[in-house]
Amino acid sequence: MRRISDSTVRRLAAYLRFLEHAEAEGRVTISSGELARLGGTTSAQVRKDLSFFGSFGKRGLGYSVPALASKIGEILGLQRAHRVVLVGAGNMGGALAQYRGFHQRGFHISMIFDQDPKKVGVRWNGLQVRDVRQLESDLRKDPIDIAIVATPAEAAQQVVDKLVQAGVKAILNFAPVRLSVPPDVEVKTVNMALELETLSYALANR
Amino acid sequence: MRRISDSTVRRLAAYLRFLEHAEAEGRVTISSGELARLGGTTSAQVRKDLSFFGSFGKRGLGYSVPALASKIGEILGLQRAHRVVLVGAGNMGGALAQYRGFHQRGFHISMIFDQDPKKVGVRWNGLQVRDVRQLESDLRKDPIDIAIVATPAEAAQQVVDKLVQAGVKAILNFAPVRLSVPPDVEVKTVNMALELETLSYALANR
DNA sequence: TTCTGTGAATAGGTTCACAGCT
DNA sequence: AGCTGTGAACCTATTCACAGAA
Repeated sequence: MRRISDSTVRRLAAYLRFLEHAEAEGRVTISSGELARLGGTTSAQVRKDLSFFGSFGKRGLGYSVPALASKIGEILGLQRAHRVVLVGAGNMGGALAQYRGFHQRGFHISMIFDQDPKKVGVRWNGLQVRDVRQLESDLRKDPIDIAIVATPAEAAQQVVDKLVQAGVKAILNFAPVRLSVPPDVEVKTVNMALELETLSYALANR
Repeated sequence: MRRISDSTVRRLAAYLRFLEHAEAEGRVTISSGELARLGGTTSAQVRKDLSFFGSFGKRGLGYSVPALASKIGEILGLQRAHRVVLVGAGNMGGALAQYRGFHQRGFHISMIFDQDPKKVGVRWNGLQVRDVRQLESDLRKDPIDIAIVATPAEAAQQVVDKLVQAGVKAILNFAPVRLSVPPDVEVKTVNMALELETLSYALANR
């Protein structure tokens, strides 16, 4: 299969949300134009995005809402739940552990690690915070799919090295640093201060 | 000035971080090649990014670290601090209010609003949580530069409408919804579940 | 007639490659 | 010799436009 761009994948995830809303409302079909309107794109973009994976619509009619939802879920690998490990039980880690959106979307946080002895052992959201020194061995016993890194910047790279050692192939990083990983490991970094800086740029250049 | 792409702006913000590190270490000059290595790009990319704004280097030598840092700070509008309002005092709001990275970078959260009467009045990080019904009038009395929206999805659009009414031109949104705003208002949405979904896609298609 | 699927055209961002300072 | 600044080439994503199925 041809290499799919990140923007296409993100839009697919967005379409899936709209399809789920439509499905909840009992809608049976939806057109590329309507998906486009909901997602802030164009109908051609929607059709092109889908066309990379097959042809799922009916000309003159549009797409079957449940069929397309299930197809996109399959493309994104969301038919099954994902086991997630959270590293870093600070403020951000806490917020992420509680965050409903993850669970709703099938991302289940099933272990939490921290380095701070004062935090280790504490029950958090039904989960006991573990010592980060056990990270590798615990993950080997009980593999997970995705890791979320919410440590301070200084600790992030060494945590990531351990995660990679333990075989983790997908990492969502909230620490404000560029992480180096082998090419078969996928990292997404969410850098919140950097987002504010792009807003500052927009304000300064109007 | 030519329209600058979002990717260029984000890279500039990244270069600025590296320059600050270099400056702290007493480095005097730096080459595009080194900035590229630190930022995971190419030297041509670095030079091209900078070239949109002028020519700041010396051929054969590289860039003056402090001069380039200050120039990029100016481009991004970071010479002055920014006043930030946070709307939504839930888990995520709490984490954001405490987040060091914002303050370090000159983004000062100076008001917090929530809708929940149980939260209103509570002191949070030295700030009293205000009633969201006062949002518009408080912002008119005391304008801010940037708003951070950390409410549930259902509340986000109406909060944003109030912010827009109150004259806010830049919004960082953590609610998992597409927001509609007038064209002169800049919105950046951080959708964390969506980031996990792109990781799920990567795992499913290896 | 309506709306999809898709090649072709366009736009935009990245990389190349080299002339020109220092 | 070393490294910048930049037009040109390249590549990738988006938009156009239309043939074809319902």
